[in-house]
Amino acid sequence: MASSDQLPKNYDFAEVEERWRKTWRDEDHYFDRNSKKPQFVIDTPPPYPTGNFHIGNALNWCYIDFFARYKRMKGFNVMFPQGWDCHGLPTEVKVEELNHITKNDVSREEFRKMCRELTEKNIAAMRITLRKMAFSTDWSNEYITMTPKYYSKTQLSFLRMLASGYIYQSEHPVNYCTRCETAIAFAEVAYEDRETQLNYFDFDGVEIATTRPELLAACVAVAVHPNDERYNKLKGKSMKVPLFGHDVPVVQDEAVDPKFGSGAVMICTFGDKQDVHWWKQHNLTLRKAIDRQGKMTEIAGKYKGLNTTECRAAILADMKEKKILHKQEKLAQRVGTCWRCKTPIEILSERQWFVKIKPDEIQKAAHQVTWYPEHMLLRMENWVEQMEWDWCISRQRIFATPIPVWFCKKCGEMVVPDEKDLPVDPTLVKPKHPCKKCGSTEFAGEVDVLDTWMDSSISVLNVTGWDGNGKPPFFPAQIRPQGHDIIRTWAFYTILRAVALTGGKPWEEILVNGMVLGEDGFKMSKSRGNIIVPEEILEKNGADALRQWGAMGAATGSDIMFNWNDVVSASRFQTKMWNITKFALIQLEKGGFDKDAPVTALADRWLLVRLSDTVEQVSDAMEAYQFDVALKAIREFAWDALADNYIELVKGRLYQQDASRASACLVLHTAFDALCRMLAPFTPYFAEECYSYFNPGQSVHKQPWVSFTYDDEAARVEGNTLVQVVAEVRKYKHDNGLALNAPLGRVTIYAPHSVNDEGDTGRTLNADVHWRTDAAKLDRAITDIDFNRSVVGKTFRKEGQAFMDAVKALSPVELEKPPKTIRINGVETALPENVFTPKYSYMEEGAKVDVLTIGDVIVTIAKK
RNA sequence: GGGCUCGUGGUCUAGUCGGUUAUGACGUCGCCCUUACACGGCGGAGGUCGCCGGUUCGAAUCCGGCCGGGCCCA
Repeated sequence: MASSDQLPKNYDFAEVEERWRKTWRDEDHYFDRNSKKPQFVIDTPPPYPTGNFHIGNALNWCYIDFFARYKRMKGFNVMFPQGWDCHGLPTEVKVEELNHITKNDVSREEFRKMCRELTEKNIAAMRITLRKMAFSTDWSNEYITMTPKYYSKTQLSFLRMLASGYIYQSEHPVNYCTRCETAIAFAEVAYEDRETQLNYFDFDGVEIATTRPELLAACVAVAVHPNDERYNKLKGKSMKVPLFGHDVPVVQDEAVDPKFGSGAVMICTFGDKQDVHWWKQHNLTLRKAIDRQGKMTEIAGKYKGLNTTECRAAILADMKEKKILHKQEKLAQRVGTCWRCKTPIEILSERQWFVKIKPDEIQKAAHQVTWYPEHMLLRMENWVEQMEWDWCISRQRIFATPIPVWFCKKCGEMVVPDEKDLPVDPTLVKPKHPCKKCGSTEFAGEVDVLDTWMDSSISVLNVTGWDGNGKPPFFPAQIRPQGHDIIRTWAFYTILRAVALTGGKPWEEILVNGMVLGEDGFKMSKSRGNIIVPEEILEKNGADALRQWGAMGAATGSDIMFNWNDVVSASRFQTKMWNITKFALIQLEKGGFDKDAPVTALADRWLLVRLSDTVEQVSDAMEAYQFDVALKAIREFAWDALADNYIELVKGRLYQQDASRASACLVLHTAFDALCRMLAPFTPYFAEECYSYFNPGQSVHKQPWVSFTYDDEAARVEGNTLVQVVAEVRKYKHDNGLALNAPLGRVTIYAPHSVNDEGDTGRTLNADVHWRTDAAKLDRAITDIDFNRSVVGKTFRKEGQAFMDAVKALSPVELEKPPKTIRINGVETALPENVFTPKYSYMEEGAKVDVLTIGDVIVTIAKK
């Protein structure tokens, strides 16, 4: 044990946190592949290396670290890996911005190198924040998706799914961002409300309303509702497209809304998802009017080369001139945009790569996973249910995992590399063998690259040791922690890939965390100026306070509003615990403690009961990932039970030297030790610091989780009485204008049980206290009656009020000794036991005393 | 438009398979520097538990409707 004068007066989180950060060793958190302990593998989210670890990440990582540390203390072999999901457009854009170039100004390889360098720099910055936050990361299991080691696995997974038929290429309409010049998946489409114009114009004698006149060149049919009698004459006919002159068929489809516009719509390839639907349904031709850059194509005739906005204006102008534009009205619409750059997406038909979506398979695996909170499973179900298209995984970008495929220039045969040669970039190297079909050695490497979700959706396979052959050794992982914003992407794709590649669910449990909102209750955003960065909190209050906010801010799974109050109260709790530490150390260093000392005094037994309850509550809450419940129980025990009640009761006893002191010392140490251990997952620096003073050279993080139990029902009941008596007498002093330490005269406590308080009550109240079990010799008068309404209600139902009136009508003697039956509304009825308690006022003969009643305990106070 | 979720003192929050006086934090007011702590202690004020209706002896809690916020999806 350290000496109390080594403890600084104030807890200096900055000094303490930095000191322990330097002391702790990474190896302590390494997953042991040869361990016999049960495994607990976490499929940590790999953040995008923006350079800033934001507060939403911080919350999620707090949760992860709470249970990672807890599970280690519970004896699990924990893997808490750290991944980095590097590829993708944001980095490409940043590189272009920082270097004042566009991706076409340098070679693909040069551009990739710039992206890699920026990413490395960003990762380095974010690692520092992770360390400051005291996350018990397993750095031996760090993975970086842009490294050959990782993306060769991505490529291997591609080849495996290609071989098993999950992956195919085809020409199919896809969501396309013409600014980013790449296809994107539905999960990357964000919808925005915009106002547009609905244009009514004459279409070969029929009025048609459209929001996208620029697609006239791509018109392939006119659709009407089959029951729409207005258009009976058109059935089976074809019509001439205005301005362009090509003929298109008239088709009938139930999905046409006769009330919208004129009830006749033009089908273009493609204005929206509905067009794709109709196009397939009615087997229509394909007219590509927009190219990858968003410019009008050849078939747009004189409009060729214009962008869509220019084309729209030109066509509307021409329609006006030809007097075929009838009217224009405003229309609110929801338009799909690129999640990254907010450019409205186009639907283009392109040769792309797809992953087959098999909804039943995914639903089945999703249901085998335990979801916290449960209702988040619904989001997955809903998303899977409405999937219509397969997952488009090819992207026309640069900084991403290459698609490891070549095509024979002579016969078009697809050639894939040997698995042992992975990773490959087919744009840089050639296949090692000639074409099997035609023997040619001329190949074109696939220039498309993979969606970054193809990288991150195998995170769990990567950490569990997947090598391409069935189930990995540590698969499935025990838990996936993630936000609800990426259920439809990361969770969905991961389940899909795990099932496709291993046949099984990826994890046993999924813990979904909420989003962090700003102090104003809105999503944090630059424009609102409500962004809080973790560094700011680390600077002002330290990592432990930030972590406590993460635990206490809201129930696990619900959105959490950032709140400085919670951070402040977290710091205060640390101050309180610091002083408890100091007090305990001062007391225990006087003579140590005897672990076999008999625990005798009521207060001591009571605290151990409270501790036992707390340990049970906290353990249960940790098992259920209810960190708010757990930390709240810890704080309540420390602050309320230990500091405000127990220590106040026993400090007098601790100041003196007699036999009963040993009991208090043992209890103080037991409680303190348990508190350190229970706090260890939440406030690792603080818990370590406090623990170290009592156990120099030992780490609280290497201790087992608390398993303390103490069963003493009498101590619970009598101890609660004791605490209440003290509280009531304090209030009495307060009400009578006395200082809390003001001396009182004789205080007699008439309690139903004999109490051995070792003099604690007297010293605490500064009074001559006597506990007695005999009846107080007081004249008492009944002033009121307390009813146990839960019993009254259950027993008497509608007669409840009548019963209570009947009881009130009883004589004082009957109230003291209740009869067996009572007359209610003229009916003699059984009187249940303990259904009411008389409230008394007491007068003591002769002596002037004040009387307090606390339940069945009577306290008489003689003023000094 | 559909699905999910939430609405509790000034602010944030617990409780939500019905039951005596609705939890805690921050703020606020009063008293107290008692040998761990004034970054503290003790005490107080402050709530029609979003609104309306229903079920029940009894509703923050269950049911229905409405209003409002958030998220996801059309």
